[in-house]
Formats: sequence, C-alpha cells, structure tokens
Amino acid sequence: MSGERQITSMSGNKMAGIQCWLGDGQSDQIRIGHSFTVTSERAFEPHEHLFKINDMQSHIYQVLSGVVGVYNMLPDGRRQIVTFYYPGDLIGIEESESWRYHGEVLCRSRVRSIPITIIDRLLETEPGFGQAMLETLATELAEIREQLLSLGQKSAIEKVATFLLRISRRNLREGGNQHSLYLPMTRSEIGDYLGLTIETVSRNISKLKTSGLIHVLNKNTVQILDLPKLEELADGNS
Amino acid sequence: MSGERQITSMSGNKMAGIQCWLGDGQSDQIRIGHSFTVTSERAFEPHEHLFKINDMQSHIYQVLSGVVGVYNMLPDGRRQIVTFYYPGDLIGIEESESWRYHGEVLCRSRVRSIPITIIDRLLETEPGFGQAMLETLATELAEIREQLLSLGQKSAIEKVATFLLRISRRNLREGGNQHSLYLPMTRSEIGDYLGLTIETVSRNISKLKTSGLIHVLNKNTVQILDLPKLEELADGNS
DNA sequence: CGGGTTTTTGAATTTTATCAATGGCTGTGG
DNA sequence: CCACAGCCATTGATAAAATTCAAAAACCCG
Repeated sequence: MSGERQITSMSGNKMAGIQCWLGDGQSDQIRIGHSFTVTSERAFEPHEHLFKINDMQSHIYQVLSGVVGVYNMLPDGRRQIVTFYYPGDLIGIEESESWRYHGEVLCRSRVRSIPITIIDRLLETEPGFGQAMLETLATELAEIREQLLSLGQKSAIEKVATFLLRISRRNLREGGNQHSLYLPMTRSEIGDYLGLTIETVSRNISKLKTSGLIHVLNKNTVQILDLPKLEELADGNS
Repeated sequence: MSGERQITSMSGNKMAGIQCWLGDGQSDQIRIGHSFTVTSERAFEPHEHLFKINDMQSHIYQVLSGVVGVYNMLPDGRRQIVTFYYPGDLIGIEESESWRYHGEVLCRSRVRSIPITIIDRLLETEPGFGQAMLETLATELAEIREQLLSLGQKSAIEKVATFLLRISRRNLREGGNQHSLYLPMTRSEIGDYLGLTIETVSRNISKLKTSGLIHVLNKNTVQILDLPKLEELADGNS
C-alpha cells in the first residue's frame, strides 16, 4: 500500500494480482491470516448455469477448466455474450447484490465457488487485497472497452480477426502456443460475442482460410499462419 | 468496512459513493483526515483534450459542467466513443500508469483535476474509500455491459431509442426532467457512440419524430412524447 | 457406421453505409 | 436588422455489408 499503483495484471504472471490471495485454482484453500478456508469445486456440463440474472450473489466463481460465458439478453431472445472466462479467471468480483447478467458453462468445465463473505473478510484483514481487486476490475474494464471498439466500429472480418488474436495473445500470456488456437465455444457463441450471425462468422473464418491467414484444423482448432497480416487486418489496415 | 457490500451508487444520491470524499463539484476542497487540499478547476473549449491515449496519468478528472467524451480509435480514423461523462462524473478512477483512451471536451465545459496522489492518500487513510471506488468501478462496468448489448445486438432505431432513454433516466436520477432531453453532443458524436453513421442517426431520430414518440425542438433538444413506447422499442419489443 | 447436430455455402432480402445535394441554424459584419 | 458564410443536420439515391432463409456438407458421439 505504498506509492505503487500501476496496473499490470494484464501482463504475465497472474499470481501478481488478486490470485495472490485466492489462488490460481491449483489449491482449493484460501488463507486468511493464519486460518485456512476450503472452497468447493464442482464439475459442470455444457449449458449449465452458474447463475442467472437477478439471482442473489452469494459467491464469486473461478474457472478451473473449460470456459464460462457471461451474457445479457433482450426479451426477444437476442443474446450478447459479454466475456468468455477461461481457467484462472474470476467471475463476479465486482459484487453487486444480485447478478447483472447470466453465467453459463459453455463446455464441460470445473468451477470453484468462493463465498463473498470470504472476499469481505479478505478486504477487511488483508492489506493490499482491495488494491488488487481494483486492478482486476480495471483490467476487465479495459478489455470490455476494447470489445466496444470492435462491436461498434469493425467489419465482420475485422471482428473475427480480432477475436482470434485475443485468444492468441491469451495463449502467449499463459505460456501457450501463440499460433495454435483452441476454440471451445460454438460458432453461434462466437457470433453472439461479436454481434454477428453464425453464418457471418463461418463465412469470414472461411475467408481468412482462403486468403491463407489461418488454417482450420477442425471446428475447434485454428492455426494462425500469418500473424502480422492478421494483426493488420484486426486493426483495420486491410 | 463492515459487512456492507451492496453496490447502490447507480441509484439516486451521488454523495453516497465516492463523491463523499471527492465532493460533487460544489466545493473545490478535499478533506483528508483533518487537512484540506484545494483542487484546480479550469474551463475548456469544445474539442480540447483533457488527455490522450498513452499520456501518463497524473490526475483524475471531475466534470463540473458540460460533457466529456472518452474514446478509442482505429488507425484509419474510425472512432468509438466509450462513455459520455456529465457533471459530477469522475474520469480515470480505474487509474493505470497511462491513459488507455482519449478524453475530449465536447462542449464548453468546466473540469476539476484531482492529482492521483490524493487518491492514493485517501486509499491509505480513509476506511471505506477503497470500497467506494470498487462500487464506482462496478457501476461503470455494468453500464458498459449495457452498451455492449446495444452495440452488438440492437438495430439502429433501437440504439437511438436506448440512447435517448439513457439520458432520460439520468435526468430522472439527477432530479431533472425525464421528458425533456438536452443533447450537448453532435449527431456525429452520437453516431460514434452508437456505432452508426451520422446519417443513420439523423434518419432514425426523424423516424421517431414521424411516429410521434418524440418531438425535436431543435438539434440539441428533444422531448419524449411516449415514454412507454420508446422503452418498448429500446428493449426490442418493436 | 449412422443419426443428430453444427458448420459451411448459396441466393435473396434487409439493413446500414456511402455519396451527393439540400435545408436550416448561428453568429458576424455590413 | 438583415444578409451571408460556414457548419451541422436532414433527406434522397445508390452501393455495400450483413442477415435471413434454405440446403448441403462435415463433424461427433455412441
């Protein structure tokens, strides 16, 4: 709690931020002072909900494996997926009384639940924990602003390129392969994330394939063949 | 810092949140413990920048009068306005080392600058201040998620209706007139906020006018004639 | 291997953007 | 006080992009 205030959790080591206290999912224990609290893990099947909008929020969630999608809906069924959460990510740390969106497991996943009472306790007793939460929220805000630019200004093919690059960059950050991407979600979910129909997503993935920027191994696996060109495309320098 | 954790700053009284410490702009003083710090105010002309992307962040800003737009750009000039900030609003409380977006004054405005060193001090010394910041960020996150739904899923006319309702609801919250809206920004700025061109914005405002949902007094003043129908339209129950 | 689901591709339609011109407001100077 | 210049905003016609509807192909699981 000194003069340090740069927000760097976007980059590299996740244990630098809030994960210091909550863990990165390797252990199911949380230390508060000298006592340990055991949190609960559970497996979820595709399309199971962790929570629905307006449910009371009693826990925050940490994805251990798989992917969770968080979304809002219009009354007629149109859906906007706000964020895909991957292993290590925390859902709901902004804590309101009730959930402001739906949280759905998109593929077979393991998820850890952490009671918000524990978060409260950490806030009270652990110096620096509040600051870490602020940084995590700031990072989330920055990422959503990126997504706003994509949704508001980019063409379909630019959106798809941007989406692939996001996964590529995440891979890099997590020590994975920058060029080999695993897409656990369906085309329809990608569409609901990018503000496009399933057909438009498919067509533009095909276009990227035809122009030699990517190779589609199978529907869940894409390889980036020309990263610089993909980046140019994503930034609108078509 | 007790068990209180519901986030209610969205509703009603602004002094309930972070404004407790920073003020709502009526006074230019900030109290830290028993000492007072005077912050600086300044008038800005349209199109002046408070900061540009990648500038070091030394201050946060509070709008006193007028409007400030915060935006990101693509290299080719396409612009996405992320948020319009109105009097009382704080810009930059998520504090990163450098700004992640541009901040431009959209009409003649008065803005107060608060050094981030003061925020640091408040975080260290004032119990509850960190919690208030978390709540403010959470509110901002929730509003941007709303905007994601609009940008990703709504049609042009639904976007315009949603935009007008946002201003109406803000008016209501601030004790103003729910039906009489002042639009300090240009059509072009509204377009860059909604992911539409200036012509599409104009056309759809005209459509709302023709269908009798609104009355356009002059280009900066709109009156809502049929609030329920406008709300239906904004929610996609066209 | 087969059935159901997801994805891809194609054709027609709708929506929005683009290009072009007109209209209207505002503020200034004669 | 009126006329005019400059800037926005509106409206119209056309073009481009994305959606919708429809069908075929590929994939996955048992």
